[in-house]
Amino acid sequence: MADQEPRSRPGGRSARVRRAVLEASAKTIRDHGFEAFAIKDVAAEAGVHETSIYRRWGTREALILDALLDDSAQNVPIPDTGSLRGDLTTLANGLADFLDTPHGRALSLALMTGTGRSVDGIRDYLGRRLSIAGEVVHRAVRRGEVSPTTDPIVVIEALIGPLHFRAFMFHQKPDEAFVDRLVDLIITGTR
Amino acid sequence: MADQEPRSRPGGRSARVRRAVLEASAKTIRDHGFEAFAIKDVAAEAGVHETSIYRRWGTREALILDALLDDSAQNVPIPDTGSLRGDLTTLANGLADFLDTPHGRALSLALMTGTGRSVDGIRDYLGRRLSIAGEVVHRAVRRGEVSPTTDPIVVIEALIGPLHFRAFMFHQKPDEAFVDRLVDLIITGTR
DNA sequence: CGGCAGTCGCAAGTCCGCTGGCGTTAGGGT
DNA sequence: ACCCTAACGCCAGCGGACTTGCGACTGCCG
Repeated sequence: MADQEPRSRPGGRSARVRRAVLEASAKTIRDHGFEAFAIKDVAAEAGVHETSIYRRWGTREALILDALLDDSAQNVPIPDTGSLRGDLTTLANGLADFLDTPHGRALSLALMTGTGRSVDGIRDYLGRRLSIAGEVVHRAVRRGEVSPTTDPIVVIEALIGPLHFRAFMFHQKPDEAFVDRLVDLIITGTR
Repeated sequence: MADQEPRSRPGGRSARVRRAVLEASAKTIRDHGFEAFAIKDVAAEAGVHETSIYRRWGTREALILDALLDDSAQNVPIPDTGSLRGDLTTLANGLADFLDTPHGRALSLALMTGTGRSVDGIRDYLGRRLSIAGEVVHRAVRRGEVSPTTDPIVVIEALIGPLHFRAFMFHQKPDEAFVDRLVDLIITGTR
């Protein structure tokens, strides 16, 4: 998510501006949260003029999304505890923790409210992450732990969908009891 | 969600203004969508001054939420097909359809992004709807269709969570195949 | 090493969400 | 029928997102 310039100047001023703005954005989100994210602050922090930001990203929303994706491109630790229950529980608790951070909330919210061209990038990004997470189901199938007809994507979505629902609709972190019951339901369901 | 004034003038000018604004809001959302929702348009449509809207509702977001809740307070048909599979499938497809409409999307989005005092109202509203939907699980327990230890809320959230996830993260309506697989997983999981 | 295109800085301006002050009106209680 | 006050109309203004036009700069390419 970092460095694909359209064509002409791969290492020039553009790239420097882009990095400065992206890092200033991430810093701003971390420090002042997500609602208070103002373009002028980011511009000042990055030592770049406001106009340049608008020309490159167009909207506030697009910048936030790009900054968040750029900032969390390379951290999807896939658990391998030896059992599907362990893997799913670890995955779920990790996600619950993530959604409880300002950064996590902001990212998911930006993904959900994203419109326009960014949607394609979103779909790709999420599709990849889901496939990667589906690996734990594939392993369980190989171990003979679950039925071979099990659809990994459905299992993963059945797990993380309700977690998002809780986190956003009720504005509260899903507790461990809920995670356990949910994992129970899913595990039983895959046999 | 319609008519409780704080105290003093239950049927007076206030009530008329409230109704006019709420209906103008609903109309605006239906006609011009949700992103283009501008207070000044609503004010003009309702024949009311902009300031009055801000004084009563405070923020654009609060008005949207109130208008949507007001507009969909009385339509939660709970299926009773005789089997848990039938009930859950009907429920899921109904929700998928709802989330595919501008109104449905807007409502869920408003619920998720809602902040401040409105959150309490949100929690109540959703809690009620979930309990009501949980009724289909209770019936299944009474029929001996599923284990008596089944938690209705978890089942309902396991169903509607992934549907929201698909609808918002991938910006696409969950197809029937997905619904069927999801219901399969949940039903198997409750035995 | 000089030209040319792509970006950036800068200034001015629009639009909309939102606020505050002040005078006016309409409804309910007596 | 009268008064009292909550709610409304109106105006003026602030801040931030977003736009546009223009001149200056930077770096790749011949």
